[in-house]
Amino acid sequence: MISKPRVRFAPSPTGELHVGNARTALFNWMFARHHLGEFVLRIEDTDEARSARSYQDSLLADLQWLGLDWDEGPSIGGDYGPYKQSERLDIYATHLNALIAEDLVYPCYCTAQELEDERQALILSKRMPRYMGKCRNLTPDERQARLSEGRSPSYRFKVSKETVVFDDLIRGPIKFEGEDVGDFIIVRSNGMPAYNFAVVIDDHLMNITHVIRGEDHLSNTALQIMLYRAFGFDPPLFAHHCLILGKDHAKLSKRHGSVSVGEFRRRGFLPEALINYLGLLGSSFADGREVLSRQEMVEAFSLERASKSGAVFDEEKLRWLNALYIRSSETGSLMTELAPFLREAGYPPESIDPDWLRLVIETVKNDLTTLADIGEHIGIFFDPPDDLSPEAETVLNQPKALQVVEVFDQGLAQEEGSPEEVYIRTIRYVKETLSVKGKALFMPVRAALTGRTSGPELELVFAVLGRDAARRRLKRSCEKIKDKFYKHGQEQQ
RNA sequence: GGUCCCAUCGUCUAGUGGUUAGGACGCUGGCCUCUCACGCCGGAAACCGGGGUUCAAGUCCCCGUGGGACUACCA
Repeated sequence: MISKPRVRFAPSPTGELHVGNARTALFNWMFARHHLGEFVLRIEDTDEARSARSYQDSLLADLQWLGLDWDEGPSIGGDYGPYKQSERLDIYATHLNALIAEDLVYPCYCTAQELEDERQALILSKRMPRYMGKCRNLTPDERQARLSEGRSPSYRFKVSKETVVFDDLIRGPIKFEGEDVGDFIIVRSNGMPAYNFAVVIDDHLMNITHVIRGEDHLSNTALQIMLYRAFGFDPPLFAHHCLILGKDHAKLSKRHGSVSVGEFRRRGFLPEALINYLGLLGSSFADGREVLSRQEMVEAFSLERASKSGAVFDEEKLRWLNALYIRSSETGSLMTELAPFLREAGYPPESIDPDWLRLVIETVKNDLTTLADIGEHIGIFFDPPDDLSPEAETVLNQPKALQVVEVFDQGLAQEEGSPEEVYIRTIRYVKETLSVKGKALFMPVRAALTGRTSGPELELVFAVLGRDAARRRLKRSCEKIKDKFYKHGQEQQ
C-alpha cells in the first residue's frame, strides 16, 4: 500500500459542479480514503472573468451533498493553505521571479490580435498553429520600447527541445516531444498565473503525491513536467482517467441534457445513487459488485480497475440505481428528501399529518424512480377520484361492476376492527355474496376507490384511506358512472 | 492539419495466452399477481479489420480503420 498519499480535487468555480468533475472528485476521494491518505480541495479561481463566488459555494455544497468530504481546503483550512488560488498570488509572483532569474521565461508583448493573426497565417499555410517565439529574443531596448507603448507583458516559458516521458498510472508510459510545443504563457498580462503554472506550484507546495484527473489533461501534463523540471521539483505521479461521453460519444456537455450534479439533485436523484453510478462509469469494483455504499466503494476501489476508453453516460442505468436506493431508503429519511418535491407537487408536507404521510410514502415508495415522481403516485390518496381514468371508467362500466362496488360499500358499513381486517373481511363478503373473484372482484373496487386501474396493493390503499374516506369515494365513483353511462344512455334512446 | 489517448453485446463492464467470452442497465418471453411495479426464471445481443508471434490470441507485436481529447493571456 502507498504510504499516506495526498491527492486533490481542484475545480474552477465557473459553473455548477459537472458530473465529470464530480467523478474526478470521487476517484480522488476513494483513492485517498482507500489508502488512508488525505483529500485536498483547492479552488482554481484565477479566471476573474468567469469565476463567481456563488459557484464556489454551490461547488462545496454539491460535494458535501455527494458525501465527498475533504480533509483540507476552503471552510476548514489546513497546513498548506491558502486553498484558493486567488489568495496565493504572491506565491506565484515569487516563483515567476525565480524562473526569470534563471532566464527560463521571457516577457511577451504580443497583443491578442497579433497572436490571432499569427495563428490564422499558420493555419492557412497548413502548419500547426502555435506561438513561434516572436518575443523570445527581444533586446532590452526592444522590450523597453514595447513597454513605453503601454503594453503589459505576459510571461512565456522557454520550451526546450527535450523529450518528456512519464508513466501514467492508468495508461502506462506516455511520451511527448518538446519541439511540438510552443512557448506557453505562464503568467498572463493581467498578472494572473495561467493554469499550468499555478497547478505545478500548488501541487508541489501542497505536497500532492498523486494527480488523478481527466484524460483531457493528458497533454497539459507534458507542459507541467517541463515546469517541474525548471523549478527542480519532483513531479507527482499522474493518473488520467477516461472522460464521460454523451450519446454521440463526444465529451459530455450541456447539449447532452443534464450534466451538473445540481440538475440531478433537482430532478430527484439521491446522492447515493449518483455517486454509486459515477463509481461504475469507466471503472469497476473488485468482485463485480455494482450496488455499493460509499464505504464499500472505498474498500473495493482500485486505480488499476479504471478503464482507458471513454464511458457513455447512461441515464437509464442511473435511474435504475436511483429507484433501488429509494426503495431501500428508510421511510423517515425519505420523507426528508421528499419534502421539496412534495411541496413542488402541491402537497406541502407541513400541512399533512406526519404519521399519515409516512404511511402514504411507505406504500408508494416502491413505485418511485426519482423523488420527483412522488406527485403522480400520491394523488390517489389526496384527490377524490373525480377524474376517473378512461380505463377505470371501462372497468366500472362492465356488467356487475357497480354491484360489486355497492356491495363492497355495504359490507364496509358492517365491519369492525383494524382497516386491514375490515378490508379483508369485506372483500370476502363480496366474494361470497356475489360469487365473483379475481379481476372481476378487485378491479371495480380499485377503479372506484382510486379512479385508476393500477397502483399499490388495494389492501394498502384501503388502509391509508381509512373506511370513511373509502366509502365516500366508492359512492362518488358510482354516481359518476351512473351519470355518464346509465342516465345519458337512456335519454339517448 | 499536428500531438496524444483509446477500441469486448445498444450502453457500463469482467476477462491479464487455453472460457460454452461472464455480469449489469435497457430490450424481450414466462412465472408471481386484482393492476402497475417489485421479485424470480429464461432469451436475443459483443471481441473493428488485416498481418504477424505462439501448439494456442479477445488477451502480445505491427499496420490499417474508427472514435475521442488537446491544440487559448479557460481550467
